[in-house]
Amino acid sequence: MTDENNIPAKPRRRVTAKAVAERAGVSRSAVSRAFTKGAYLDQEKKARILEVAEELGYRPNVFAASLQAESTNIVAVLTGNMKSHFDTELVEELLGRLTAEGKWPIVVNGEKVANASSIEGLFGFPVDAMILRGGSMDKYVVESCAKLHIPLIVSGVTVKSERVDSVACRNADGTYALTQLLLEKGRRRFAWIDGPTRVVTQEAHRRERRQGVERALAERGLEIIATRDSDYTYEGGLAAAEAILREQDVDALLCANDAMAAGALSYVRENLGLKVPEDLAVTGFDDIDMASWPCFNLTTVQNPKSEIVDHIIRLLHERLANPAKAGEVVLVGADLVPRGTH
Amino acid sequence: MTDENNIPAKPRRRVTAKAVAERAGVSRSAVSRAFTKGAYLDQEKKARILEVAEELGYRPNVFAASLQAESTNIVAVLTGNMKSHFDTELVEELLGRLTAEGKWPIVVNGEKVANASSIEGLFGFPVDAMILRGGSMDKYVVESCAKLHIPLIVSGVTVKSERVDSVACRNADGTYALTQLLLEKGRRRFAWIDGPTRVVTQEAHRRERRQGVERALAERGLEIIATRDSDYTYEGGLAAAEAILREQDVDALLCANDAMAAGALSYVRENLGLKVPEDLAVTGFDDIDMASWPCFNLTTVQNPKSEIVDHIIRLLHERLANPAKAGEVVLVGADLVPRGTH
DNA sequence: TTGTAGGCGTTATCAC
DNA sequence: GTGATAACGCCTACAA
Repeated sequence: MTDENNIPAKPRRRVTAKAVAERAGVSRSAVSRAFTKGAYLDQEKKARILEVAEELGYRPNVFAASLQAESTNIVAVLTGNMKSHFDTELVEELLGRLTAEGKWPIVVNGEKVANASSIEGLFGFPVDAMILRGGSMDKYVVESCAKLHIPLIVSGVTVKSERVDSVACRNADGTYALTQLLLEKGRRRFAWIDGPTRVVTQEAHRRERRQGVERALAERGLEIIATRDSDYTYEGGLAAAEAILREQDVDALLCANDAMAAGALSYVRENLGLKVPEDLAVTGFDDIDMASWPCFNLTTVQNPKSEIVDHIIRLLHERLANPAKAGEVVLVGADLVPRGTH
Repeated sequence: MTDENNIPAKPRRRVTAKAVAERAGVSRSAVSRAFTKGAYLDQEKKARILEVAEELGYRPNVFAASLQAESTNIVAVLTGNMKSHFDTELVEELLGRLTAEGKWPIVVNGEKVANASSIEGLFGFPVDAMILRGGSMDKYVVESCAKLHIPLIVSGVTVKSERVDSVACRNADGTYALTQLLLEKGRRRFAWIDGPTRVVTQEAHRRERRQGVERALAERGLEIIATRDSDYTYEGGLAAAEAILREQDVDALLCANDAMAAGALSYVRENLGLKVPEDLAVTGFDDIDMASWPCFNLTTVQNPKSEIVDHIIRLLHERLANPAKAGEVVLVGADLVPRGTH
């Protein structure tokens, strides 16, 4: 049994510059300079320091260093529930981009965010900015960020606040165009499968998609003849389609997102044996990867993920360069993606 | 134009305890105590301090505080390429759990991780631990963590290293059982759609799945009659299925993961007009959400996501409690999920 | 080129 | 209860 095994079970502290300095027989400043590009330091001494650092396993502690820096390169990312694949895909792309930009994302995810106390701790971090995927907690986060002067960028919903930037897509325009397309194809009996109406903070976003449909229908003197709330999931879409089609005869089933449309499609084809689009049109929203798969080949509206991420990154840079600038609201287009289900 | 607009475009520094102390007419220590549970402090004074803190937007800076703490509650999470939905689902659940456990995950994501320099910076953070989703960079990360005494937990591949914990599923057992099932159903002509063979670090994981098939076949004096490498994506699976079926007559098309199986399924049904499972069996691996959707109803093998995450969290706690303990290798079962495609 | 002496924002310790 | 004071680990003038 060696001494190694008798080390107390306490977390070993990080190796510090002081330890390296002592081992290498130099001053702590010298160690610091060895890791500072362009600092004056004898080449030979530098080499020795780096060698000792490698041997001991030393890296400058960025937390300590950040105390005197004005930026930490850390960005907090608050994801929503991630119930939809679109959110997942968007967050994934966003995280990749942030990494590529040299930012370190701290991700706060899932239902637990709804619990204010958990997110509260996040404000102890000296983050450069926060990026919020619209969903729960919006109001609280917006207010807290304002109070703490933390730059905030929101996506998925638009926020009109002093210095908050936001990016969202023109939901209503998308569903309006979609509905027009269906009307041209002769559809007249429209049903709408909605997102969860209880989530108050997503209210605007949800309502917009529905309103686009209603506006297009109203222009022809029509209206939605059946609606069900659901939860943005495949299973939810399937159940909602069943509920609607049990009671109503419709020829167009519009869904507030793609996952629900996939579920509805599945129900219509496999359980009812109906043909799409011959007997019934089924459409989604977002244009997630899956929508283009041959088995779905879903007619939908594109929620331009990459474009949104681009804007978020751009807004982040601009906001960091000029924290005092006015809040910007970016609306991106929601283009029609006509495929095979309309 | 007010003074507000003339604020220089410099990032406003965080409000400090000193500022609060001055404003409230107390010492810095008092401010610190106001935020320390169970510290001696006059109730009235505390109330005043908290009020001023709220007004000024002050929160104790956890980076500064962490200098004297032995733990930061920050955990680095290195995700792989996230090309497969399974990875996405697993990481999502993991992040949620970490948040719930009071840990703050810094996520390093995507292809950029393959670039060593980007990950290098991560080691400047005084993280409590690193969690690595098997994939690129394994070796480098394992070595660096060992050198820096950073607890490391790997999932997806098993690592036999001094103090590294790892969790993986019994890939070979899963595909072995699956192949047996197919053999019982009378299948004899097996094809295998593999993951990317170029990714050396995933070699073990990939090989295991294939070996399970080979072993079961060998017991009947059979072998795989056709193979294609692909990339774990739907499109990749579709293309590989096409390539294989153009040249070979097979009655069982086994895929290294579910997404590829979905693609293969799509090709077989829609392009060839074959019936599954009557004409041909198609199977996957992982049992992602999608696999159970009626339109796929995929026979597959369960990669027990939640169980894996449970183990990761457990190993994290145990490792933090006892950093010196020996590395643990956890293997979880890969149960058969017989559905409708075999 | 080098070492010493601050200061970054916090908490813990110590006298009062 | 309270306020100085000393760490925590780092970087950077400043003086040598």
